[in-house]
Amino acid sequence: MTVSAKDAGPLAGGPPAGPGPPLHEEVVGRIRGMILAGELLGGQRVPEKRLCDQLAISRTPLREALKVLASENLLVLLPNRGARVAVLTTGDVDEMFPVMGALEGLAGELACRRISDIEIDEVRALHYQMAAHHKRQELGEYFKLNQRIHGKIFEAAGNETLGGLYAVLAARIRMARYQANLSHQRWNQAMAEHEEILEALSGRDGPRLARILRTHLENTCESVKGIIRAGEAGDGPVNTSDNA
Amino acid sequence: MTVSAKDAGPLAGGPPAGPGPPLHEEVVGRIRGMILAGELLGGQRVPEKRLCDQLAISRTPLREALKVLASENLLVLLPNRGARVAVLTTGDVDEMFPVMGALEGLAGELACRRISDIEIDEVRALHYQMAAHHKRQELGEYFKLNQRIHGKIFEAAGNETLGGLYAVLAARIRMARYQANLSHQRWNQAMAEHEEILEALSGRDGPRLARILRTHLENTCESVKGIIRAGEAGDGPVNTSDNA
DNA sequence: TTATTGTATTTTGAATGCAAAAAGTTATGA
DNA sequence: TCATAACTTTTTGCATTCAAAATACAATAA
Repeated sequence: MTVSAKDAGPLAGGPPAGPGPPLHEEVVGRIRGMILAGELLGGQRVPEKRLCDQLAISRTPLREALKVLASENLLVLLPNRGARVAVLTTGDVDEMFPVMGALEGLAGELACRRISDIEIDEVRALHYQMAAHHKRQELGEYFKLNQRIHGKIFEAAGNETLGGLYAVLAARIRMARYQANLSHQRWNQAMAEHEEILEALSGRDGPRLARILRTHLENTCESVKGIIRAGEAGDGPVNTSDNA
Repeated sequence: MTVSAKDAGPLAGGPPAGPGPPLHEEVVGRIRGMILAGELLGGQRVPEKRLCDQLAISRTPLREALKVLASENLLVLLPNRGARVAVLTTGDVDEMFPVMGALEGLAGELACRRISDIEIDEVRALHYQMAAHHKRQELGEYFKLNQRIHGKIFEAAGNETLGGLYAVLAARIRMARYQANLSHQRWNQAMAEHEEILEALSGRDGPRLARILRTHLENTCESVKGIIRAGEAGDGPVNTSDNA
């Protein structure tokens, strides 16, 4: 190695900063971020050397990270021929959404039992921010808030096991974002569904929240599938914005 | 290295046998097996060198495997101080069972929709085998069949995403096996519940199956928790047989 | 031209090497 | 005796090395 990674400080150009968390963990987060940000597109090959150079680390921690990401189904590892970013088919989407429905249903019920008034206010605040972005047609911002709201519900559920599975599945679903785009019609509908989510949560009506979350997901699923189908038929990844 | 791993054939004393699947994958399975078989007990340290020698591999693929197992929550990685087999607390159990309930509920409903007559017969056959082991008080055999029945239900559900999450969570729950032991009373009850599971599946009654599976799990959860509590209060891991 | 074969280059899988951190041990002093 | 300090050994984190596999490329023959 020409320049010691210790000297340079890997993963950034910043100051040395003693290695807090293990490198491979950092790298898992970094690559997952790249995938969810669309910097690495579905189907794309991920040569080790390129990523090593880019992140300024050696192959060892990188490869450890790739194994973990593969176990999360964000990457596919082909023996002797490297890693590829996973591609979602309509079949995958069809599988993932019912599972997400089961997880969200449980999260909704648990959250209604345990959520505090303060937390409800926090969700409400996020909701209105999101509504504002919807009104201004700011899809990216809308989507971020949307994520945070759903995250809050899982947080309020207070079940880390549930939260962990959700995080993995949610990441996988978010990949679809770069294959599918959101229609205006669906967006309006999604926003209306979110109104109901807030109502049910405010009233701590577990069954209702579970039902709405499930419906919300089913609708999202159909929307995503429709657009993936279009993408599959036509040209490559459309890669814009977002889905609700 | 004194003896080339290539010559010896890692992971076995058998013939050369060109490396089919990547080594780290094999190792993940191997170590997971050790944990689920009780060869590695909860809380125990897992020094890399010992496992390397035992499996006749170098540290690189081993460490890749450890990262994956940690992401499945079977191991806990402490920076600079190695890996430990995860320990389940009653709190963990309390979290895991509702999640498993949600997954099994969905699996039950999907299975009732899609299961073939042949598959039902297979489950029935497994069920009667299991009942026989129960009658003969063969706890280990009983448990194996129990696993296969639940596995069949997920298989019949035909949703790989669901199956994947189930596999990870089921493995984690199975770890409790070596901290908790099954009472005769609970065993009889579990067997009765399994009668109902078979009935509901035979009648393709999704809602009923989902309900029974959930009840079955809640009862198992209480049983496991009770015994873990006893173990926590008294001496270390009890390490015997099984739970339903 | 288009296939095909042989060769050089790249990329991957796995082992080894090295420095830092932790754990273990002995020695010293109260 | 017990506690602390100095030192040794072990273990871990990461970089590097080496061989096998795959890929890219070039030359040759049809």
